Amino acid sequence: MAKNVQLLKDGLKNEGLRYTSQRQIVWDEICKTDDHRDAEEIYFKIKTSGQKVSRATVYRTIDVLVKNNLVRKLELGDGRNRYENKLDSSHHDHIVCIQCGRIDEFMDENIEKLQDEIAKKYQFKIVRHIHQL
Amino acid sequence: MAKNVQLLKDGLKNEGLRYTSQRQIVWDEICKTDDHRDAEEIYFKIKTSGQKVSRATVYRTIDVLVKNNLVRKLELGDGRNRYENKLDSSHHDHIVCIQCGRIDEFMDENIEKLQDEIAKKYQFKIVRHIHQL
DNA sequence: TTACTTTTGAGACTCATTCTCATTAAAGGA
DNA sequence: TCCTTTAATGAGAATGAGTCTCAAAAGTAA
Repeated sequence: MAKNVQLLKDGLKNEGLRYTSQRQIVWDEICKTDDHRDAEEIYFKIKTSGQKVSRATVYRTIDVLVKNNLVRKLELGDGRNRYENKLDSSHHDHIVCIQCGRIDEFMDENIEKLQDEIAKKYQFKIVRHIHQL
Repeated sequence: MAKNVQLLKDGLKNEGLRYTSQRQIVWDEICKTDDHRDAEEIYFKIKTSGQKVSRATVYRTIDVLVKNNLVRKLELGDGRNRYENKLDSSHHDHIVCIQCGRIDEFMDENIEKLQDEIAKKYQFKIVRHIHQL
């Protein structure tokens, strides 16, 4: 846990941002599980736990964490972004059931390689990608 | 053009839906280009051409077309869905520039193959997928 | 502690999309 | 062709995720 505090402090300092209790609360909440939750779920979890962080601050903080590489944003195309902590920074893709919403993680070397090739061909740099199967 | 009329009529009949002028207008508009446009663009294009189809009907008709496999829905995760006609039904993926929004199409046999393998492994059936690079 | 600047909270706002419900119009049968 | 039934449409209200505003609160450096 102390490690997570330091990670956040360092990340914020790098960007010239301030360390605040609200940011810590949001980051703690995101670290609590390895689920893929949306901002609203995270907000309500914090709210019902009795801690006070406004909705706007939750959204703003998540953005900060995403920009600082502490959190991964999943854009599944259903109008709600999901977030997961990057504590175990292993790279992976997601496979999503469009019926029940279940999200599994997977990782395939070959797909990664092919992706790089395609990106090169089209002169894109990959900064983000989703496989939605 | 007459071919597109028949395609629509058949598709609707299959689902027990009625053939209406509004649905024809929307389908025609989507067939006019191979662009990846959002519902609002399609709605305004129809509107400024002097034809009268309400926004609700444009949205509803696009859904009908997607369900009937005449139109492909692209969920890019930016809060606006894009649509393209499936007249040339060749399968392809999309590579999207997150800076300028440019969308290119590509197709890679190997990625397709890997995808199928992964889906099998996780007992998913692929009905939809996005590569966002 | 002061002085300065960033962050926060509450709620208004945006924007894409969906819903409501009264009105209109297909489609099949008499 | 004219009815009758039932689906489709239009106009605008409603929704829902996310963003913005701005006054008040709280970090930070000196």
